[in-house]
Amino acid sequence: MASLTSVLGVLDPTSDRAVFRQIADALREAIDKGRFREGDKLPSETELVDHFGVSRMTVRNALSLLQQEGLAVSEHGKGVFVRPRPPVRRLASDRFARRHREQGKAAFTVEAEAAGSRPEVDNLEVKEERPSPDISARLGSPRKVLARRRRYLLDGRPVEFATSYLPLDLARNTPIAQPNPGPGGIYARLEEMGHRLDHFDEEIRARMPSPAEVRTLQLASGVPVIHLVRTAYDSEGRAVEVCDTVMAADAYVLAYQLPAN
Amino acid sequence: MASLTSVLGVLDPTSDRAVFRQIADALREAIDKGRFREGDKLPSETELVDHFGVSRMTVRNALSLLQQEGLAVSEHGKGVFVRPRPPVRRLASDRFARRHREQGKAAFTVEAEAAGSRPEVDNLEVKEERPSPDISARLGSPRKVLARRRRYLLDGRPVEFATSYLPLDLARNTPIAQPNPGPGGIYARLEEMGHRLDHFDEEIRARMPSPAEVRTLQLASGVPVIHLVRTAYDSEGRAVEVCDTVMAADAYVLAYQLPAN
DNA sequence: CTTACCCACTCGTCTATACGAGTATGTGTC
DNA sequence: GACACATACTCGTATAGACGAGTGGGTAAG
Repeated sequence: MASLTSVLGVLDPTSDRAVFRQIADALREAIDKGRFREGDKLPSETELVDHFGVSRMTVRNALSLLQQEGLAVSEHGKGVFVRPRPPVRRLASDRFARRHREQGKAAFTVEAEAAGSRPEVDNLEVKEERPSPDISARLGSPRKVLARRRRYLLDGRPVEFATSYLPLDLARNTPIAQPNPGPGGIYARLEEMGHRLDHFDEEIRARMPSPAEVRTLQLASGVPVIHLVRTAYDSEGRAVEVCDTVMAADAYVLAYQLPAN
Repeated sequence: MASLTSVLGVLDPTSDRAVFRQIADALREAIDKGRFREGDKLPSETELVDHFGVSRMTVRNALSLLQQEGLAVSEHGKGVFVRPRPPVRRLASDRFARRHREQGKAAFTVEAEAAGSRPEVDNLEVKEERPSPDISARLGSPRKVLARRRRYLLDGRPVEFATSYLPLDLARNTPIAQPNPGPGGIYARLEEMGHRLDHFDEEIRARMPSPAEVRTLQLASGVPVIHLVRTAYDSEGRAVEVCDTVMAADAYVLAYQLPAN
């Protein structure tokens, strides 16, 4: 193995840049240049302490920076590693096209298997609730809603969890209120019930996860979430469903097509 | 002012949860409950040290957690504050409709003024470059491209910076190569030049910013960026422009409309 | 050969201390 | 009143040390 000096260089004592930032810079540059690759173990804290001649807290400060940037992850007892970039799931803009719905299988499953991953859905929960003000407003202020929660995993890794809300008067005592709503999902059922779907509105935000979201999605530090709220409208202009989705940002790329006129 | 105990509670020494996490939990809960509001100053490190009876590093560790979550920002010499949530700019899915282009003013300016903000564009740079492999592939592998860079600010705050790439054979010696391409922007010029725009593809990712992006967008810690890559196609199916945009995630919500069929 | 244990190495948590640098406020001088 | 300055507060950076807890490998016992 090459000496640490050749990989990381040395500190510049004349610089007014904080020492821990210089160390972070050195590591970041080494990663960028491919001297450490995805999944590689970075030098241990002790090695960095010895190499740079600083205290351990200073080294930890530097490593913490890299983790906040999403460049590294630490594993207790093992080391600090260059964060591997997992395969991303691409959500195409035609993903709710009727033709996909009509073939009957759950979109998530079909697509995951096509990509060679093992899909899984868990944490299923279906219950009646009083809607939050935001959800209520989007659905036209129903008194109660049916909430369907679930979490999606690829190869055992949680990537997204979502809650669908439907006005209760529309969903009660229908297959939609069942844990498994049947082939094509709730959109297929809605259409069968006479609510021909017209279009979807989607709102996208990105932010850092709450502690609960970190747990549910098993997020490494330095990984944001994409928060997507989709509203489905039927051909009469009624909002028939709101789907609130939180996705691990490192697992997704969203694709949309916009008309030019 | 109420005693700190009534606002933050006390530590549970029997808990196996790390002390700094308990402190972070207490502060987070107080913020959630509105005991501290946006822009409010949190208790100083010294006050927290005295209140919880721990060392300063432990308190700083807790505050650092809140900053990583995007809940708080520290200001040197002043204190740590609940992060104010700035007004968000909403990007509607019809933002590239021809009718908007035809009225002649820059979309960013019109929209910002309508929202009561002071818009600004700076860091203008127009130059010819060799495209990166990614950009090159999207544009059909031109040897060189025209790159137009600019940064957008609202009320003096940077919110986004973007680079447009156009095949050089298409843009050279046209108004598009001028710093100010004229009313309606480069899309209006492209249409005048016979490239009737057909549609746009957008790809969206979210991630933590690089150090350079933190500087350019003056991002607080705990604020991710939204990375949007838009490709514009003319009616002959040719990719005529790629726009690479990095946005401060706390300043944006993106809206899209999807057809149901 | 397998199992159990020990040990070395990793990162996690916490203490105590020191000095520096940015900010705000008061105070005294002019 | 205006200004310079001292001061006390804030967070930023860094040191040195201690113990805990998770991991993995080697060694000794069975």
